[in-house]
Amino acid sequence: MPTITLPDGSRRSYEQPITAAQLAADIGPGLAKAALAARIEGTVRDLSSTIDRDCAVALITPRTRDRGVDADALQLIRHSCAHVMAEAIAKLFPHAKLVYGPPLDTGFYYDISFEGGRAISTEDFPAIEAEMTRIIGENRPFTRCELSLRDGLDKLRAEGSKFKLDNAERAREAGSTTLSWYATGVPGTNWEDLCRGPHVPSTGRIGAFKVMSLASSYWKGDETLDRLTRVYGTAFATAEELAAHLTQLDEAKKRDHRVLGKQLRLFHIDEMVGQGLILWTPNGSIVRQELQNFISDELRKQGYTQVFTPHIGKLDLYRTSGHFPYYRESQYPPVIEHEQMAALAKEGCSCGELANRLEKGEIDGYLLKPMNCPHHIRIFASSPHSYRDMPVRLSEFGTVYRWEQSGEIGGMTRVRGFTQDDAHLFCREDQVAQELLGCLSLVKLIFGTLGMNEYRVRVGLRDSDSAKYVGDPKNWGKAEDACRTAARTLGVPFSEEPGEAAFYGPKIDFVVKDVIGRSWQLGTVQVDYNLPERFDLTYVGADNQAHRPVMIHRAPFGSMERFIGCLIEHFAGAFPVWLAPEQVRVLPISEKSATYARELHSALVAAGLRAGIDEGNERIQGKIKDASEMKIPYLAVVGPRDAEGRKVSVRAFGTEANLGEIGFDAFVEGLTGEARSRGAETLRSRMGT
RNA sequence: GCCACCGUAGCUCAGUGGUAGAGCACACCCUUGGUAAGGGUGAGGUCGAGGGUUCAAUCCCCUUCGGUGGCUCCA
Repeated sequence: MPTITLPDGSRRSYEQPITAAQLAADIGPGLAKAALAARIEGTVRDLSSTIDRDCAVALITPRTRDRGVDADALQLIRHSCAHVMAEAIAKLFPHAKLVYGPPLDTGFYYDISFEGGRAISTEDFPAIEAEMTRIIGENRPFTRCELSLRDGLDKLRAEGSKFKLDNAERAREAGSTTLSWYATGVPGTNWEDLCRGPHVPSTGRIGAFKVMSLASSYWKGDETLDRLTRVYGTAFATAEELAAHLTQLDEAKKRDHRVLGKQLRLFHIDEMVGQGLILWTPNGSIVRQELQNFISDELRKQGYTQVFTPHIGKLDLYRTSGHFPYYRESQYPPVIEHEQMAALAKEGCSCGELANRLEKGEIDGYLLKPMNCPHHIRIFASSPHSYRDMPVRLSEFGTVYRWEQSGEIGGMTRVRGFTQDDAHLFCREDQVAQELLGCLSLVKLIFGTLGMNEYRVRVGLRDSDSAKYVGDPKNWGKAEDACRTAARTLGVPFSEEPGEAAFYGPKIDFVVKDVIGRSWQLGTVQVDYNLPERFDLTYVGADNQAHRPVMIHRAPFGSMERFIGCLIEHFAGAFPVWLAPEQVRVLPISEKSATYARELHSALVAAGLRAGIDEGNERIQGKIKDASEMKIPYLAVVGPRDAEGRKVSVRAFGTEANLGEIGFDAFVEGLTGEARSRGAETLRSRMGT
């Protein structure tokens, strides 16, 4: 005799157990029609679930009561659509073995093995979609059936799918006592799939869908196991929402830093130069230089000193630091001197032998530096330090090289050579907390100045099971505590993630998403008790004894490449004045105003602004269009009227109309102020708009 | 590294087993026009590279380099 509490607080009592579908019908026909599933005591269940005891129930419909999209409903639709897609593929590819098909934030996928038969290709999508449309059109019910664990496993063994059997085994390990199947239609007659559910009541309730793309994956994410084909799709409650989603993807593409990088000529990647090696073109170099100037100003204020170090160092340096050979896989191979090379060739030294002898230290060579810290450590070690000099803060825009897997490289966000806005702080143990705060405030200042507020903070800790970390567990404990404490002072939520630490110490990372939803680590602050020990670094304490400093590694941008890649997307290429490669362009209405236009242009350049002038013979509309395509923040339109009044007609990027007129000198001053203040004072505020 | 797809003019992209086309950009000419494209003419390509099949390959096959989406990895 269940009494059911609904989300509005009202209660309904029933004499008999009741299904969620019946409950919906009892509340109203509209709800019965719209309901996809029920949230029973917070758990999403099929509409066919029976309610036999007192509980709280909310019926799930595509729309929430405030007409927003219900996230659970979307998951149900997508998960159900994954089944429909799998059924369609299974029909068209009888040899396909289904593995696993979960919903995602933006859609769903199904991992499928096509081993021993024709592989799927994007050309098959129309046929798959047609079959899916047919299945959905038949509006067959999703029918759940349950078997005991034993019967279920027997059934799977009989079917002979090792993948599904493995899924079931894992369900057992997770404590399930039964296994469930969902048939699209009549069990035993229609297609069915091992699945925990829940699902929408019938295939017709999947509103609009699209098969999106193909990718490969590994069974259980393990590259030593079977390679699977992952088919991605997406589904929404309505065709309008699907269309909006696809439009949004198109829009995102236009903001993609790789697209804008070409359009705005910010950087170039050249296959003749090499994969993952960024060539900074003049426009991009301006953005980078401005950002470097910005951070350099801050570093001076915070008592950093600047150093320069070479791009390579001897292998012994990296043997001591631990970079070589433990991270050999992610480094460019060592560089060997001429004579050594000649001697080795004469001996007929094999590749394997060479690697061995490099590792053992029998042959020396140089490494393209994968990190800047060893060089900075040697600078610190090059002179004695008193506790009074600490902390020593060495900063460098240091370029490092890493051998990233070819399939991972792309755009500016994952590259093989990149410049870190790096610094290493050598401090006394009692200074660690204070220094960490300084580093974090620097990161916050940068993100704040650029208006990048959508980031998450990750405290990367050691995974105690992994052998990749160097150093004493006691030191790790201290360093991890220091990171946690510092992260708490940030005033933003953070997550602790074991296994995300650097090999020498824990870290606090700032992570942002790109336009296609991938996460990238930008700024990072890392505490390190290990490298000072490996290099036997010391300073003289008040007690006249040698003490071990603690190191902090920090890079508030992370790398210039990745940061600017993300920054391009953040601004959609429309940089604020202080960063814009071309800050203002003077557009004379016609040749009649050329002299005045040139005078204005000269004045802007003399004021230190990056100003252009368009003296082409196009009409003003065309000049505005060209300048808008380059996303230039300000346009100075000057014609006879302006020349006469010694004024400038101003147009800002992204505005429909012009901002009005302003005097010649006020315009130059206003722009200079906006650039110099990095956006704190704007020309627009000066013009009163 | 793995799987799928892609690679044609500076850019965005059509196209075909018989050695190529558009728009934009570029150059020149006309036009001197007040807030997102005035008109004309012209130049520009070893169809990513190498090999194979074929009388003939940009197109089909293989290899390779590069890109994209994922997987795996990421100090």
